[in-house]
Amino acid sequence: MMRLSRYFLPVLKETPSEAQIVSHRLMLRAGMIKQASAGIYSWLPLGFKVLRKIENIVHEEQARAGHMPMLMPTIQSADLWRESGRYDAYGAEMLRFKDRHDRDMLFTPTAEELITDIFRANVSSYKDLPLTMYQIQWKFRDEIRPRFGVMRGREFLMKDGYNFDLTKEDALHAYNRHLVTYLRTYERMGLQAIPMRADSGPIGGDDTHEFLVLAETGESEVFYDSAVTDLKFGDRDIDYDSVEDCAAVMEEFTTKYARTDETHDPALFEQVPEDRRRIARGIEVGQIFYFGTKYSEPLGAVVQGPDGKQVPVHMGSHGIGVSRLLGAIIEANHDENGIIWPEGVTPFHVGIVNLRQGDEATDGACEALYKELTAKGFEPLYDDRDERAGGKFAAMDLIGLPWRITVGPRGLKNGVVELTSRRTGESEEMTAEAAVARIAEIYAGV
RNA sequence: CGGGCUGUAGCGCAGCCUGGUAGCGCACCUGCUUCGGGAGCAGGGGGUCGGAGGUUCGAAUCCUCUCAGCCCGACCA
Repeated sequence: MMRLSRYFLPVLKETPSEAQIVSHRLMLRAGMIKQASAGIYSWLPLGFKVLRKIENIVHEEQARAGHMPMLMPTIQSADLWRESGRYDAYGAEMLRFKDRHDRDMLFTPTAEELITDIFRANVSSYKDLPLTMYQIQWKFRDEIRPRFGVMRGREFLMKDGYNFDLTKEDALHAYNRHLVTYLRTYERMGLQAIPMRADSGPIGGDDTHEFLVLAETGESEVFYDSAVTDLKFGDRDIDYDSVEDCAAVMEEFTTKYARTDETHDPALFEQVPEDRRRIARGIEVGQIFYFGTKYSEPLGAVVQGPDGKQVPVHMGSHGIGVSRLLGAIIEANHDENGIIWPEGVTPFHVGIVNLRQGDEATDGACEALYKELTAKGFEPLYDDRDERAGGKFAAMDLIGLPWRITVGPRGLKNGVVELTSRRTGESEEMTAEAAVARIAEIYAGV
């Protein structure tokens, strides 16, 4: 039973001075993270819970498309990186060190080399293609100046996936398929992430889209046709193996103008009707790449085709900034009192506030409510602390559970509790049974 | 890496200029009262003043070095 009196939730009334932007402040105040050193954070229970929720959504959507989860090490030998030529190309952002045998090692910023090495050692026939594997693993990029909490840390949790295909056409289908999985993934987290044509940076390649969440605190300047914000993926049933289906989604979501400052083309932007032109800022929460044979050629990742010839495979990679998503979600979902979690990622489905701790009636009603909710598969957080009402409400608002059931002696006399929406602040009195039913109804579609 | 700034209790800060052995608010502990939006009173615990060296009878305070963190810029998921 998750009682707040037993939960490790070090909420702060005052904002630590190091935090500048709202998501960072709220994550610190809500006891979700604690900085260990610049750009490196410990994840306390509440923050870790949300991190896991986000990971789960990513896993579920990848599974839906038939992509296989795996795990590669955080520490790699420099050898493979020398083979691809990126050991020198990557620069100071890559954390390098030596082991006791004086071998050059590094903390991986991404894993194209390693996955390609796995591939080349084990796959030699076109019959084993297509193949898409991914991992959710910690990465390290030694940013010159980390800031904004988990939005731009040095250590960050990232989903990175890699597809191997026989032809460019197949690889482009994989690219489109990933776009579909990403659209679904972000929507389930309560985010609108707009795919925008972007720059490929050190990963390289020809085709790449970044997914951006609009927010004033975003690091990228973005230019788009406001019509893209009307696009919703929703609940469509997609056949991920269908080239046409995936291509149609790609077409629908990437035809209208939407670019980051790196690829912005003022002349093209001019062609967007003036009243729909938008210039804003965005947080990058993911990126997909098609880079052909950029890694397969130097690393010798080849397969034998039906014609007996050896050909390098066509590849792409795809990333989701899992830990940074916490920041992005909060940037897009908060008010002056704290976080407002979307139902899809909330650490607890509902908070139970006991207004008269120690009172037989309220204690009993809260316990019963807790049992009922748990039996129906929900995770409630029961604030059973011996605190005054104000303190309990403030804590609930801060940590942002989307729904709160308030149990007080006054209401119980009339046989009711109060169900409150964190987002709208609207409250409704109803019986405990009705409140449980409402919660079930709310989460049925999540 | 250039420029600016800050390190004093878990958090937010004062004290430093003008050296005399550390203080406030929140949080925490005890008791009483209170109890539907961060209560009141009384009592209490907690600090190598980032670190090292120096000046001095005496250093949180002055000097030197050093470490860490924050902000702006260039860079970046």
